[in-house]
This record gives sequence, structure tokens and C-alpha cells, in this order.
Amino acid sequence: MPDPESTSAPRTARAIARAELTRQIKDTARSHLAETGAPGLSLRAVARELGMVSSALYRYFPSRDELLTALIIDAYDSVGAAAEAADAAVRRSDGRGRFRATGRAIRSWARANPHEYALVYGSPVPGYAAPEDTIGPATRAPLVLMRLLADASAAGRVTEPDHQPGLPASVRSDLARLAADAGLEIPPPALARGVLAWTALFGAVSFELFGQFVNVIDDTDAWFDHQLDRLTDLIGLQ
Amino acid sequence: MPDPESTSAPRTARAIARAELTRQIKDTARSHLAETGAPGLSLRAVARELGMVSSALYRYFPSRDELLTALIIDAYDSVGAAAEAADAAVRRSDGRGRFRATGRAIRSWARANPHEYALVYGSPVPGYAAPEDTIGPATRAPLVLMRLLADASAAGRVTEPDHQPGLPASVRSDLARLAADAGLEIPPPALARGVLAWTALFGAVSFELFGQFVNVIDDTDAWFDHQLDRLTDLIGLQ
DNA sequence: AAGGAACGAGAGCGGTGCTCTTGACAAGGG
DNA sequence: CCCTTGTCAAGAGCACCGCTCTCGTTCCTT
Repeated sequence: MPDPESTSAPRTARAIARAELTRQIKDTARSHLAETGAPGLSLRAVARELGMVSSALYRYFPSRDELLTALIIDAYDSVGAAAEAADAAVRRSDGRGRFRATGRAIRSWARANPHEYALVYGSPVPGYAAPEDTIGPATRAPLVLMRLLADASAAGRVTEPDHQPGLPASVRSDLARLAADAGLEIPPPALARGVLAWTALFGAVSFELFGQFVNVIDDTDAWFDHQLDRLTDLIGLQ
Repeated sequence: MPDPESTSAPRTARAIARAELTRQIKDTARSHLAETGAPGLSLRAVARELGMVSSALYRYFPSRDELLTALIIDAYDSVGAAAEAADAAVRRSDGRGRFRATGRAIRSWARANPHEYALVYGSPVPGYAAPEDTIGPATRAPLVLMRLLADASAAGRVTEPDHQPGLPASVRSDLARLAADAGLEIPPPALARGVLAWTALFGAVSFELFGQFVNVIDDTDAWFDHQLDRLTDLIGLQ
């Protein structure tokens, strides 16, 4: 159950103070996250910076994991918003431009917020199971991809490759369900290529951020753009 | 400087005992890693299981980070050996089969050793900088890819796409240096497609292991094989 | 105005990585 | 053969961690 003050406007002074302090705790935790990473996030350090005692934090977040969950949700929302904004800035019929803008936005966001990226797309925190609250925000960025795929295939602007290999039945049904869940019409082969490109996109960002490109690719900007073009080709976006 | 007993055979009983204990510590730490993950790896717990006191461990590893480094090197070696074995089991001229076998081997290794995979390909440990000892083992698996690319292009068994887009100059030189460092001859465009496929491969493994495919792809086996085929096509391997 | 809920402070528990000192013991040279 | 030298495990201790509990206080509701 979400905190009531997020849905209704807080009335009492106490509720206002609570909402404000909750925000301050998250902000401080986020800034600590940017410096020390998720494993090094310390409740005591956050409390210290806020001039309060560590036990007082437990009035606002029942555990360190719950605080992490809040940060995860914020991170998913943040990257989702970045993707949506980049996508919305491109003409709707320009599927190619939309995918490239979205890809670039995701990489930029990740480079600007590496620890938040690692928090949601990196190694899972052991012993921590993401609660259901996170799956909604988590789908926000992928939905951008799926919408542009749906738009492009509705307009007939997705070129199918010449010798199309058959999609395994189980994969086809997985992808059909995925599109149906989102209320979108995307032919499974096109969605398959989209998911592959999406996977490669995040693979590239992870490789870059996690140091696998050191001594391999120096000009990561040029490489990413080049790769993004190849992935757009692979999807068949015009 | 590496410990002397790893290069020369230990003579004295003391040196033998030291080598044995070092091995036991690493083994125990690895098994703890598989249960709690890297952030939860505790020197004290390892010492406890070995029936010794925590401070005694510092005779063998100067810090927790050094122990982690040893585990990282072992993990790189382990995945590299798995890739090499899978590659070697396929006829040398069968570039397509070699890439698929290598990809499957990497995924299998990752699924069997998820925490070790996360250790090397997941979020970096904050405040921990990988020392130079790790770069050698780290290149072992990618070298498998590069060797099969070199073999395939030497045999003229890499089909170039019809409308080849130009490679940015900086990327071209990065890739040329990469091949030259390995002492291999791979045309930059082919290597570019190889690195892209490699990136996508690890992106897929990371997505699967880190939970991004939950509620998206159910039949991950079929999906991975399908994707591996598309990546082999993308490289142009015959 | 009164009762109860929410709050911050503090002490404390068991855990962590790491340092330093101490005493036992083995290795090797005189 | 003895004795110096270096290695070793053990223990105490430091500063930190997440978390729990208690205790007054403050605020809100009835």
C-alpha cells in the first residue's frame, strides 16, 4: 500500500513534514548512491547528513531494502521519462529517428546516472527481490520501443528481411502475449527484431559503463552511434 | 608480483601448506560467492568455515579486494576456458558453428555461475578498481571470437552485407588496433559486426540473468538460440 | 481537554573489514 | 647444536554497519 500523502494532498503540518522529509531522505540517498554505489549506501550516513539519528529513518522506510526499492522505482521512472521525452521530440512517423533518439537518450541517461543504471540494469542485489511496485515503472522505457514498433508496422514502414527465418512457436507466443499485454499490434517477427535490438542496446551501454570496452573501443561515442544505426537497420525501420 | 609458489613448485612444507590454504580460502570464498554474491562476501565467514580466525586470512590475502581480484581472475579464466573448449569442439572451418557453440557455452557458464558472471560482467564494485592482472584473463573469451572471425575471413567465408555503411574513421582505427594487438587479420567491418554481436550476446545473458526478461520471454532457451542465429547472420558467418 | 498515534533520541545487539600485538613454532646459518 | 630470523594463528580492539527497543515528547484527532 503506497503512502497516503502521495495520492491525496497532505493536510496537517505533520503530514507535510513527513512528505518533505521522505523526499529529503530519498534525495540524500540518491546523492550517496552516486558516490558510493548501492552496496555502499548507508542508512547511518544518510541520517548523519540529515542531522538525525539512524533509528529515526526507520519511521520513514521500514528497512534499507525498502529505501533501495524507492530508489529503483525512481530510477526506472527517470530513464523511462528520458526515453519518452526523446521519442516524443521526433516526428511520429519517423520510426528510424525515434529509435535512434530513444537509444541515445538511454545511453545519455546511463552515463549521467551510472549508479542508478547499475541499480536497475546491473547485477541484482543478493537477497533482494524486487517487489511488484517496480514492474510498472520498469516497463516504461520498453513501452517506448513497442509503441514506435507498432506505429511503424501499422504504417507499413518496417522492411522485412529477404530470407526470413521462422520464429519458434514458443517465442512467437511469448512475443504475441507481450504485444497484447501492452494493447499494441506488432507482428511477432518485427517485435523479435526489436527485442534483439533492445537487448543489444543495453548490452552496449552495460559494456561501456561496466568497463568492458576499456582498451577495446576508445571512441565510444562514434561506436555507439554506428551500432545504433546497425540496430535500426536490423529492425528494418525506415 | 605474483606469489612465488604459483610459478615454481613449492619446496618446503611451509610453502606447501601455504599454497594449500590459499586454494582452500579461494574455494570457500567462491562457494560463499555463489550463495551471497560479491557484496555479501565476508572474510569472517570464510575464516569461520575454515576454522580459523579472521585476522589469519590477512596472511594470505592483504585485503578483501585482493581476494575479490583473485576470484575475478578465476572467473575470467573459467568463462574463457568454457568458450575455448566449446570453440575447439567444432570443425575449424565452420565459423557459424563455432560462434554458436561459443555463445551457448558462455550462456551455460553464466547460468551455472551467476554470481561469478555478475562479478565480472555486472555492476562494478564501487571503490574497487580492477588491477592489471585481470586484463589478460579478461581477453581470453573475446579472443575466441576474434580467432574465429580471422579464420572465417581468411577463408573468405564471411559474407558482407549488400549495402555496406561506412565505418567511422575512429572506429575503424580502434578495431584495426584491436585486431593488430591480437596478432590477427580481421577486416574492420567484419570485426565491427563481431563486436556488435558479442555485445548483443552478453546483453542477452545479462538481461536473462538480471531479471529483465521476467514477464517478457518465458522460453529463454528458444529465444536465446533464435537470437544467436540472428547474430550469426548479422556477422555474415557461413 | 484527553487519549493515542507519530516522532526523534539514545542505547544496545550482532555483524563487518581491518590493524596491531603477542606468543608459538619452523627454517636455516653459524 | 643452538640461535637468530621470519612466518604463523590468535586475540583484542577500532570504527563502521543494519536493525530493534525503550523512552520521553509532540502533534493530531476525537
